[in-house]
Amino acid sequence: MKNILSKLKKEEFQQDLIGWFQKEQRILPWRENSDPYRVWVSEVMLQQTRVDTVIPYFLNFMEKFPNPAALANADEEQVMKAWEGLGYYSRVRNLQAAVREVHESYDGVVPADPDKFGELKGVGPYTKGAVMSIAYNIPEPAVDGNVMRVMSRILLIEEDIAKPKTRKLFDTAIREVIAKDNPSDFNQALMELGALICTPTSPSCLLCPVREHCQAFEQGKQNVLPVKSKKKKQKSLLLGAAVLTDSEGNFWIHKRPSEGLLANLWEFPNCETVSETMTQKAELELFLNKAYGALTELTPIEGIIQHVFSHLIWNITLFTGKVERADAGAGLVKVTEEEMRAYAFPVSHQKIYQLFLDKEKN
DNA sequence: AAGCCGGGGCG
DNA sequence: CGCCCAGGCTT
Repeated sequence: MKNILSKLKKEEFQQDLIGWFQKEQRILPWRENSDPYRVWVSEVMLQQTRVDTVIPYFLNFMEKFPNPAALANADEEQVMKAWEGLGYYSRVRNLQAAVREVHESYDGVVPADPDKFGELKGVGPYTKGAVMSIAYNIPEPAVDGNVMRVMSRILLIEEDIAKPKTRKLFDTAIREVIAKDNPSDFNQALMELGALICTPTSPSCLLCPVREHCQAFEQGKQNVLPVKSKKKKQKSLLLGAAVLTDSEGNFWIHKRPSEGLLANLWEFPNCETVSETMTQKAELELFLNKAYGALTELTPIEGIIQHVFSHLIWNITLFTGKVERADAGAGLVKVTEEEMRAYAFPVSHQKIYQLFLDKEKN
Protein backbone atom coordinates (compact mmCIF):
# COMPACT_ATOMS: atom_id res chain seq x y z
CA MET A 1 0.00 0.00 0.00
CA LYS A 2 2.79 2.39 0.87
CA ASN A 3 4.07 1.68 -2.59
CA ILE A 4 0.83 2.46 -4.38
CA LEU A 5 0.38 5.77 -2.56
CA SER A 6 3.99 6.90 -2.42
CA LYS A 7 3.68 9.20 -5.42
CA LEU A 8 0.47 10.89 -4.32
CA LYS A 9 0.56 14.32 -2.67
CA LYS A 10 -2.34 13.57 -0.43
CA GLU A 11 -3.28 17.01 0.92
CA GLU A 12 -3.02 18.71 -2.46
CA PHE A 13 -5.01 15.97 -4.11
CA GLN A 14 -7.79 16.29 -1.52
CA GLN A 15 -7.88 20.05 -1.93
CA ASP A 16 -7.94 20.04 -5.73
CA LEU A 17 -10.62 17.39 -5.78
CA ILE A 18 -12.90 18.88 -3.14
CA GLY A 19 -12.42 22.42 -4.44
CA TRP A 20 -13.53 21.31 -7.88
CA PHE A 21 -16.56 19.47 -6.50
CA GLN A 22 -17.72 22.43 -4.44
CA LYS A 23 -17.63 24.58 -7.54
CA GLU A 24 -18.82 22.19 -10.25
CA GLN A 25 -21.18 19.69 -8.64
CA ARG A 26 -24.52 19.10 -10.29
CA ILE A 27 -27.67 20.24 -8.54
CA LEU A 28 -29.53 17.03 -7.74
CA PRO A 29 -32.67 16.41 -5.68
CA TRP A 30 -30.90 14.22 -3.13
CA ARG A 31 -28.32 16.93 -2.54
CA GLU A 32 -30.91 19.36 -1.19
CA ASN A 33 -30.10 18.26 2.32
CA SER A 34 -28.26 15.43 4.07
CA ASP A 35 -31.24 13.62 5.57
CA PRO A 36 -29.82 10.10 5.97
CA TYR A 37 -33.01 8.46 4.73
CA ARG A 38 -33.01 10.55 1.53
CA VAL A 39 -29.33 9.84 0.98
CA TRP A 40 -29.93 6.14 1.54
CA VAL A 41 -32.85 5.93 -0.88
CA SER A 42 -30.88 7.80 -3.52
CA GLU A 43 -27.82 5.57 -3.13
CA VAL A 44 -29.88 2.40 -3.49
CA MET A 45 -31.57 3.77 -6.59
CA LEU A 46 -28.23 4.85 -8.02
CA GLN A 47 -26.81 1.33 -7.82
CA GLN A 48 -26.45 0.22 -11.46
CA THR A 49 -28.66 3.08 -12.55
CA ARG A 50 -27.80 6.44 -14.06
CA VAL A 51 -28.63 9.79 -12.55
CA ASP A 52 -31.04 10.90 -15.28
CA THR A 53 -33.07 7.72 -14.88
CA VAL A 54 -33.16 7.96 -11.11
CA ILE A 55 -34.31 11.59 -10.73
CA PRO A 56 -38.03 11.15 -11.52
CA TYR A 57 -38.19 7.89 -9.54
CA PHE A 58 -36.53 9.57 -6.56
CA LEU A 59 -38.93 12.52 -6.58
CA ASN A 60 -41.94 10.24 -6.80
CA PHE A 61 -40.59 7.87 -4.15
CA MET A 62 -39.89 10.67 -1.66
CA GLU A 63 -43.33 12.13 -2.23
CA LYS A 64 -45.01 8.79 -1.54
CA PHE A 65 -42.64 7.62 1.21
CA PRO A 66 -41.07 10.80 2.66
CA ASN A 67 -39.58 9.21 5.78
CA PRO A 68 -38.70 5.81 7.28
CA ALA A 69 -42.08 5.50 8.99
CA ALA A 70 -43.93 6.02 5.72
CA LEU A 71 -41.90 3.37 3.89
CA ALA A 72 -42.01 0.96 6.83
CA ASN A 73 -45.79 1.13 6.93
CA ALA A 74 -46.33 1.12 3.17
CA ASP A 75 -48.02 -1.69 1.28
CA GLU A 76 -45.42 -3.77 -0.56
CA GLU A 77 -47.41 -3.72 -3.80
CA GLN A 78 -47.39 0.08 -3.77
CA VAL A 79 -43.65 0.13 -3.10
CA MET A 80 -43.01 -2.22 -6.03
CA LYS A 81 -45.14 0.01 -8.23
CA ALA A 82 -42.94 2.99 -7.30
CA TRP A 83 -39.90 0.96 -8.44
CA GLU A 84 -41.53 -0.35 -11.64
CA GLY A 85 -39.08 -0.07 -14.55
CA LEU A 86 -35.98 0.61 -12.44
CA GLY A 87 -34.82 -2.99 -12.43
CA TYR A 88 -32.99 -5.07 -9.82
CA TYR A 89 -36.19 -5.26 -7.81
CA SER A 90 -34.56 -6.98 -4.84
CA ARG A 91 -33.05 -3.59 -4.09
CA VAL A 92 -36.40 -2.15 -3.05
CA ARG A 93 -37.56 -5.24 -1.20
CA ASN A 94 -34.34 -5.17 0.81
CA LEU A 95 -34.64 -1.42 1.32
CA GLN A 96 -38.12 -1.70 2.77
CA ALA A 97 -37.06 -4.58 5.02
CA ALA A 98 -34.06 -2.56 6.23
CA VAL A 99 -36.12 0.58 6.79
CA ARG A 100 -38.61 -1.48 8.78
CA GLU A 101 -35.69 -2.62 10.92
CA VAL A 102 -34.61 1.01 11.42
CA HIS A 103 -38.19 1.94 12.24
CA GLU A 104 -38.54 -0.77 14.85
CA SER A 105 -35.06 -1.18 16.34
CA TYR A 106 -33.60 2.30 15.98
CA ASP A 107 -36.69 4.39 16.62
CA GLY A 108 -36.77 5.49 13.00
CA VAL A 109 -33.28 7.00 13.08
CA VAL A 110 -30.75 5.69 10.58
CA PRO A 111 -27.84 4.53 12.80
CA ALA A 112 -24.76 6.73 12.52
CA ASP A 113 -22.56 3.69 13.00
CA PRO A 114 -21.02 1.95 9.99
CA ASP A 115 -21.09 -1.47 11.65
CA LYS A 116 -24.75 -1.21 12.63
CA PHE A 117 -25.85 0.35 9.37
CA GLY A 118 -23.82 -2.16 7.37
CA GLU A 119 -25.74 -5.07 8.90
CA LEU A 120 -29.02 -3.93 7.39
CA LYS A 121 -30.47 -5.80 4.43
CA GLY A 122 -29.18 -4.66 1.06
CA VAL A 123 -26.48 -2.49 2.60
CA GLY A 124 -23.10 -3.62 1.30
CA PRO A 125 -19.72 -1.94 1.65
CA TYR A 126 -20.47 0.70 -0.99
CA THR A 127 -23.87 1.81 0.33
CA LYS A 128 -22.54 1.74 3.87
CA GLY A 129 -19.67 4.08 3.01
CA ALA A 130 -21.78 6.37 0.84
CA VAL A 131 -24.56 6.91 3.39
CA MET A 132 -22.26 7.15 6.41
CA SER A 133 -19.99 9.68 4.75
CA ILE A 134 -22.57 11.79 2.93
CA ALA A 135 -25.21 11.88 5.66
CA TYR A 136 -23.03 11.80 8.78
CA ASN A 137 -19.61 12.90 7.55
CA ILE A 138 -18.03 9.68 8.82
CA PRO A 139 -14.72 8.94 6.99
CA GLU A 140 -15.72 5.62 5.44
CA PRO A 141 -14.67 4.66 1.88
CA ALA A 142 -17.45 4.37 -0.71
CA VAL A 143 -15.93 2.36 -3.52
CA ASP A 144 -18.15 2.09 -6.57
CA GLY A 145 -17.29 1.67 -10.23
CA ASN A 146 -16.61 5.38 -10.63
CA VAL A 147 -14.17 5.41 -7.74
CA MET A 148 -12.32 2.33 -8.99
CA ARG A 149 -12.02 3.88 -12.43
CA VAL A 150 -10.79 7.24 -11.14
CA MET A 151 -8.35 5.79 -8.62
CA SER A 152 -7.04 3.12 -10.98
CA ARG A 153 -5.96 6.00 -13.22
CA ILE A 154 -4.68 8.31 -10.47
CA LEU A 155 -2.65 5.54 -8.85
CA LEU A 156 -1.97 3.46 -11.96
CA ILE A 157 -3.56 0.35 -10.50
CA GLU A 158 -3.70 -2.40 -13.11
CA GLU A 159 -5.52 -5.15 -11.21
CA ASP A 160 -8.75 -6.45 -12.74
CA ILE A 161 -11.57 -4.39 -11.22
CA ALA A 162 -14.05 -7.17 -11.99
CA LYS A 163 -12.44 -9.24 -9.23
CA PRO A 164 -13.92 -8.90 -5.72
CA LYS A 165 -10.43 -8.82 -4.25
CA THR A 166 -9.58 -5.65 -6.17
CA ARG A 167 -12.42 -3.71 -4.55
CA LYS A 168 -10.74 -4.34 -1.20
CA LEU A 169 -7.50 -2.93 -2.51
CA PHE A 170 -9.29 0.30 -3.44
CA ASP A 171 -11.09 0.34 -0.11
CA THR A 172 -7.74 0.20 1.70
CA ALA A 173 -6.26 2.88 -0.54
CA ILE A 174 -9.21 5.24 -0.06
CA ARG A 175 -9.07 4.74 3.70
CA GLU A 176 -5.57 6.24 3.49
CA VAL A 177 -6.34 9.18 1.19
CA ILE A 178 -9.86 10.15 2.28
CA ALA A 179 -10.13 13.71 3.65
CA LYS A 180 -10.85 13.12 7.32
CA ASP A 181 -12.20 16.65 7.75
CA ASN A 182 -14.64 16.38 4.85
CA PRO A 183 -15.27 12.77 3.83
CA SER A 184 -18.69 13.67 2.46
CA ASP A 185 -17.40 16.01 -0.23
CA PHE A 186 -14.35 13.83 -0.81
CA ASN A 187 -16.38 10.71 -1.63
CA GLN A 188 -18.95 12.60 -3.64
CA ALA A 189 -16.18 14.39 -5.52
CA LEU A 190 -14.58 11.12 -6.60
CA MET A 191 -17.89 9.82 -7.91
CA GLU A 192 -18.79 13.13 -9.55
CA LEU A 193 -15.40 13.23 -11.23
CA GLY A 194 -15.96 9.71 -12.55
CA ALA A 195 -19.36 10.73 -13.89
CA LEU A 196 -18.40 14.05 -15.48
CA ILE A 197 -14.69 14.03 -16.33
CA CYS A 198 -12.98 10.70 -15.73
CA THR A 199 -15.47 8.80 -17.88
CA PRO A 200 -15.13 5.14 -18.98
CA THR A 201 -14.28 6.04 -22.59
CA SER A 202 -12.50 9.18 -23.75
CA PRO A 203 -12.02 10.91 -20.38
CA SER A 204 -11.76 14.72 -20.47
CA CYS A 205 -8.27 14.87 -19.02
CA LEU A 206 -7.71 18.45 -20.19
CA LEU A 207 -10.55 19.57 -17.92
CA CYS A 208 -9.53 17.40 -15.00
CA PRO A 209 -8.88 19.16 -11.70
CA VAL A 210 -6.52 16.38 -10.54
CA ARG A 211 -4.68 15.80 -13.81
CA GLU A 212 -1.41 16.73 -12.14
CA HIS A 213 -1.91 13.90 -9.69
CA CYS A 214 -2.79 11.33 -12.34
CA GLN A 215 -0.16 8.70 -13.09
CA ALA A 216 -2.19 7.24 -15.94
CA PHE A 217 -2.31 10.62 -17.68
CA GLU A 218 1.38 11.09 -17.09
CA GLN A 219 2.06 7.81 -18.89
CA GLY A 220 -0.68 8.17 -21.49
CA LYS A 221 -2.54 5.15 -20.11
CA GLN A 222 -5.86 6.80 -19.26
CA ASN A 223 -7.55 4.94 -22.09
CA VAL A 224 -6.40 1.46 -21.05
CA LEU A 225 -7.38 1.81 -17.40
CA PRO A 226 -9.14 0.43 -15.53
CA VAL A 227 -8.43 -3.16 -16.52
CA LYS A 228 -11.64 -5.11 -16.51
CA SER A 229 -12.23 -8.70 -17.63
CA LYS A 230 -15.16 -9.28 -19.95
CA LYS A 231 -18.32 -10.98 -18.96
CA LYS A 232 -19.86 -13.85 -20.84
CA LYS A 233 -22.52 -13.51 -23.50
CA GLN A 234 -26.22 -13.90 -22.74
CA LYS A 235 -28.21 -17.03 -23.39
CA SER A 236 -31.18 -16.69 -25.70
CA LEU A 237 -34.61 -18.10 -24.80
CA LEU A 238 -37.80 -18.49 -26.82
CA LEU A 239 -40.99 -17.59 -24.95
CA GLY A 240 -44.66 -17.60 -25.78
CA ALA A 241 -46.85 -15.11 -23.93
CA ALA A 242 -50.61 -14.60 -23.98
CA VAL A 243 -52.69 -11.50 -23.36
CA LEU A 244 -55.84 -13.19 -22.16
CA THR A 245 -59.10 -11.32 -21.80
CA ASP A 246 -62.64 -12.36 -20.95
CA SER A 247 -65.87 -11.37 -22.65
CA GLU A 248 -66.12 -8.31 -20.41
CA GLY A 249 -62.68 -7.00 -21.32
CA ASN A 250 -60.93 -8.02 -18.09
CA PHE A 251 -57.32 -9.23 -18.17
CA TRP A 252 -55.81 -12.41 -16.74
CA ILE A 253 -52.43 -11.76 -15.14
CA HIS A 254 -49.99 -13.74 -13.03
CA LYS A 255 -47.70 -12.82 -10.13
CA ARG A 256 -44.16 -14.11 -10.46
CA PRO A 257 -42.61 -16.15 -7.63
CA SER A 258 -41.09 -14.36 -4.65
CA GLU A 259 -37.59 -15.39 -5.63
CA GLY A 260 -35.51 -15.33 -8.77
CA LEU A 261 -35.83 -13.23 -11.89
CA LEU A 262 -38.27 -10.30 -11.60
CA ALA A 263 -39.48 -11.62 -8.26
CA ASN A 264 -42.96 -10.53 -7.16
CA LEU A 265 -43.64 -8.60 -10.33
CA TRP A 266 -46.75 -9.21 -12.44
CA GLU A 267 -46.76 -10.62 -15.94
CA PHE A 268 -48.88 -11.92 -18.76
CA PRO A 269 -49.04 -15.72 -18.57
CA ASN A 270 -46.18 -17.20 -20.53
CA CYS A 271 -43.89 -20.19 -20.84
CA GLU A 272 -40.59 -21.07 -22.40
CA THR A 273 -41.26 -22.91 -25.63
CA VAL A 274 -38.89 -25.74 -26.37
CA SER A 275 -40.85 -28.30 -28.37
CA GLU A 276 -39.49 -29.43 -31.74
CA THR A 277 -42.73 -31.12 -32.70
CA MET A 278 -45.40 -28.72 -31.52
CA THR A 279 -46.06 -25.18 -32.69
CA GLN A 280 -45.52 -22.37 -30.17
CA LYS A 281 -49.24 -21.74 -30.21
CA ALA A 282 -50.04 -25.34 -29.28
CA GLU A 283 -47.33 -25.45 -26.67
CA LEU A 284 -48.58 -22.29 -24.96
CA GLU A 285 -52.21 -23.45 -25.14
CA LEU A 286 -51.18 -26.70 -23.47
CA PHE A 287 -49.29 -24.80 -20.78
CA LEU A 288 -52.19 -22.46 -20.04
CA ASN A 289 -54.50 -25.41 -19.69
CA LYS A 290 -52.19 -27.47 -17.48
CA ALA A 291 -50.90 -24.65 -15.27
CA TYR A 292 -54.06 -22.61 -14.85
CA GLY A 293 -56.93 -24.65 -16.20
CA ALA A 294 -57.42 -21.94 -18.80
CA LEU A 295 -58.99 -23.18 -22.00
CA THR A 296 -58.43 -21.05 -25.06
CA GLU A 297 -57.76 -20.90 -28.76
CA LEU A 298 -54.86 -18.47 -29.22
CA THR A 299 -54.40 -15.98 -32.03
CA PRO A 300 -50.88 -14.83 -32.90
CA ILE A 301 -49.95 -11.16 -32.85
CA GLU A 302 -47.60 -9.99 -35.54
CA GLY A 303 -44.08 -9.14 -34.46
CA ILE A 304 -41.86 -10.63 -31.81
CA ILE A 305 -40.65 -8.84 -28.71
CA GLN A 306 -37.02 -9.03 -27.75
CA HIS A 307 -35.91 -8.12 -24.27
CA VAL A 308 -32.26 -8.13 -23.25
CA PHE A 309 -31.17 -8.75 -19.66
CA SER A 310 -27.59 -8.70 -18.47
CA HIS A 311 -27.43 -12.49 -18.54
CA LEU A 312 -30.16 -13.62 -20.91
CA ILE A 313 -32.32 -12.62 -23.85
CA TRP A 314 -36.04 -13.24 -24.13
CA ASN A 315 -37.54 -13.60 -27.58
CA ILE A 316 -41.26 -13.43 -26.96
CA THR A 317 -43.95 -14.44 -29.42
CA LEU A 318 -47.23 -12.85 -28.45
CA PHE A 319 -50.73 -14.29 -28.66
CA THR A 320 -54.18 -13.19 -27.63
CA GLY A 321 -57.04 -15.35 -26.44
CA LYS A 322 -60.39 -15.34 -24.71
CA VAL A 323 -60.62 -17.09 -21.34
CA GLU A 324 -63.74 -17.13 -19.19
CA ARG A 325 -62.63 -19.40 -16.35
CA ALA A 326 -59.42 -20.53 -14.69
CA ASP A 327 -58.65 -22.84 -11.77
CA ALA A 328 -59.08 -21.01 -8.48
CA GLY A 329 -55.79 -20.63 -6.65
CA ALA A 330 -53.69 -21.60 -9.64
CA GLY A 331 -52.23 -18.11 -9.81
CA LEU A 332 -54.12 -16.52 -12.67
CA VAL A 333 -55.85 -13.36 -11.48
CA LYS A 334 -58.58 -11.46 -13.30
CA VAL A 335 -58.30 -7.68 -13.19
CA THR A 336 -60.03 -4.81 -14.96
CA GLU A 337 -58.24 -2.62 -17.46
CA GLU A 338 -58.42 0.15 -14.87
CA GLU A 339 -56.82 -2.02 -12.20
CA MET A 340 -53.90 -2.93 -14.48
CA ARG A 341 -52.25 0.39 -13.66
CA ALA A 342 -51.86 -0.48 -9.99
CA TYR A 343 -49.73 -3.57 -10.68
CA ALA A 344 -45.96 -3.45 -11.23
CA PHE A 345 -44.90 -5.05 -14.51
CA PRO A 346 -41.31 -5.48 -15.75
CA VAL A 347 -40.45 -3.50 -18.85
CA SER A 348 -40.62 -6.63 -21.01
CA HIS A 349 -44.28 -7.07 -20.13
CA GLN A 350 -44.97 -3.37 -20.50
CA LYS A 351 -43.77 -3.85 -24.07
CA ILE A 352 -46.16 -6.77 -24.46
CA TYR A 353 -49.08 -4.71 -23.20
CA GLN A 354 -48.14 -1.83 -25.47
CA LEU A 355 -47.94 -4.08 -28.53
CA PHE A 356 -51.31 -5.58 -27.63
CA LEU A 357 -52.91 -2.14 -27.31
CA ASP A 358 -51.37 -1.02 -30.60
CA LYS A 359 -52.70 -4.05 -32.48
CA GLU A 360 -56.09 -3.80 -30.82
CA LYS A 361 -56.54 -0.30 -32.16
CA ASN A 362 -56.00 -1.45 -35.77
C1' DA B 1 -14.73 -16.79 -6.96
C1' DA B 2 -18.52 -17.05 -10.02
C1' DG B 3 -23.23 -16.49 -11.17
C1' DC B 4 -27.68 -14.20 -10.55
C1' DC B 5 -30.35 -9.98 -10.69
C1' DG B 6 -32.74 -5.18 -15.04
C1' DG B 7 -32.54 -1.55 -17.64
C1' DG B 8 -30.85 2.17 -20.57
C1' DG B 9 -27.33 4.98 -23.18
C1' DC B 10 -23.87 5.44 -26.66
C1' DG B 11 -20.91 5.11 -30.92
C1' DC C 1 -26.99 -2.89 -33.60
C1' DG C 2 -23.38 -4.61 -30.43
C1' DC C 3 -21.06 -2.40 -27.04
C1' DC C 4 -20.81 -0.46 -22.37
C1' DC C 5 -22.17 0.77 -17.44
C1' DA C 6 -22.54 -1.76 -12.32
C1' DG C 7 -23.65 -3.21 -5.98
C1' DG C 8 -25.35 -6.96 -3.22
C1' DC C 9 -26.67 -11.54 -2.49
C1' DT C 10 -26.34 -16.52 -3.09
C1' DT C 11 -23.97 -20.57 -4.02
